[in-house]
Amino acid sequence: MTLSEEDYIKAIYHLSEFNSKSVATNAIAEQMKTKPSSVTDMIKKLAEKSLVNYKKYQGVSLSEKGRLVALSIIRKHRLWEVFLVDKLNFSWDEVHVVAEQLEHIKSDALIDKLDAHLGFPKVDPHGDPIPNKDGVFTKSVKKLISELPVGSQGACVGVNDSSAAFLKFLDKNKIALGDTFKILEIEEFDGSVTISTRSGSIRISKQIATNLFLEIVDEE
Amino acid sequence: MTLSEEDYIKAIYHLSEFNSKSVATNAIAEQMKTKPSSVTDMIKKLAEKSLVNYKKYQGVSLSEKGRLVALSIIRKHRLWEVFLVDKLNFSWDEVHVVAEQLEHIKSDALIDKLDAHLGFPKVDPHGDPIPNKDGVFTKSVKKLISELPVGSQGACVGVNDSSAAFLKFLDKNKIALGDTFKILEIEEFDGSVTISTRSGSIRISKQIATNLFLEIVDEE
DNA sequence: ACAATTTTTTAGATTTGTCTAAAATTATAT
DNA sequence: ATATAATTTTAGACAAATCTAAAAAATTGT
Ligand SMILES: [Mn+2]
Ligand SMILES: [Mn+2]
Ligand SMILES: [Mn+2]
Ligand SMILES: [Mn+2]
Repeated sequence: MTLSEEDYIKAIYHLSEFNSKSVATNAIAEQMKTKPSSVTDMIKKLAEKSLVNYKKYQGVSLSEKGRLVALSIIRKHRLWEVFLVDKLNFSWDEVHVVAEQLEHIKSDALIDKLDAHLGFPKVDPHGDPIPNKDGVFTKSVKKLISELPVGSQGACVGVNDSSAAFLKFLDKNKIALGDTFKILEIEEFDGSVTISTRSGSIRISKQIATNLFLEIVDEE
Repeated sequence: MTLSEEDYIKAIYHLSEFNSKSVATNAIAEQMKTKPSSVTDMIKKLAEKSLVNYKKYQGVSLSEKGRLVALSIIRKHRLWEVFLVDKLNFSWDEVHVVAEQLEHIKSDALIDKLDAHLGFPKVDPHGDPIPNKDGVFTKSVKKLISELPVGSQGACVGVNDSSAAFLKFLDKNKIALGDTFKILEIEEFDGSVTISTRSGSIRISKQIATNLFLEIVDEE
């Protein structure tokens, strides 16, 4: 698999991660920052290799084979992110671009030993789950703060908007991955939410609440 | 710089590391496992970018700019090798192929933090020196066992032949990087050398002696 | 229903890195 | 010195990944 093929496979995976429908050519082009015609060319190649299901004008979806390829790249990406944060002291808003390169290094031994070195982590620095060798991962029961009722509590495990701007905003407001929050009050007027933290309670805007994931403890 | 350009620059560096003359097209082709015509094409591109000095039919040599590029890639290669051995418990005969990929990851912050994480190592697992950010490295005063007189002693810091076969042979014979050896006797008949080790004295063949470097302590 | 718009695909070029076959140049041997 | 051999370069082709412009198909609005 070439680096480019891997990035396309990963893009298709992420675009169909939640809705599960087939993915549009234009959507892939936008994600990959390329032109729709280039996407069509690549889709044909991936279809040729049985990595995607493709019918002209009908969009594309990953085959089972393609899904496993996607998960192995995501596994590598997220393990490298853990390494960068835990071992090299990167902050969690800096790691994505570097992991984007490291995910393409080809060595099974390397990724096994890296996994062991990191203590077999289950989530990456953004709270996203790390698939195992066979592409299996515990579907996280994380929910956006804005989706939760008063009284809910859980660990902050991830962000929806992973832009550097948002991640920096969180750092500035002393909101860090792993912190436990409890929802104290939801303001109907503007959707802002009061949450309790270790250092007291703070009020966050609706926009923040729709971009922060909590892993809920009292949910099966 | 593309991955391919970087590998060519590194190949030219290594081929002119000791003799300092210009490097032949065929030599590069052999090193890069490609055809001479491909080498000529690449040389033209590198010359265009002022990374090499090139006159048709006269071979090629690195410009100062090219030399610095080579050293920055070698720095990355060797730091990654240290990481793989020290942190991930690879053995020293396994790391080269993986480092060959990792050396192309582009991130100044990454390599700085990796360097710090490793404790600013001066040599890689094969005893080869690691250039600093500016391409400066302490020229090692290492010599082959076969070049040393009786009575010399020093730490084993590297190998000439870095083939997996040779490195495995060393492991089997309990010869490891960092071990201190003293030359007890040189057999004129076959060039074999008797050396003292922690666990007693052993005799090594001339072929071994011409492939093991010692860092001599009593030399300035 | 069907014209207008949007999406997707095709056709034809371009860049990068490679190849084979042939020509040009340099080195070697008698 | 000059024929022979080896090395190096050129010419022309190809696969991968991209692009622009144009054609084809699907979607949308009235
Ligand atoms: Mn990537
Ligand atoms: Mn992540
Ligand atoms: Mn390389
Ligand atoms: Mn090395």
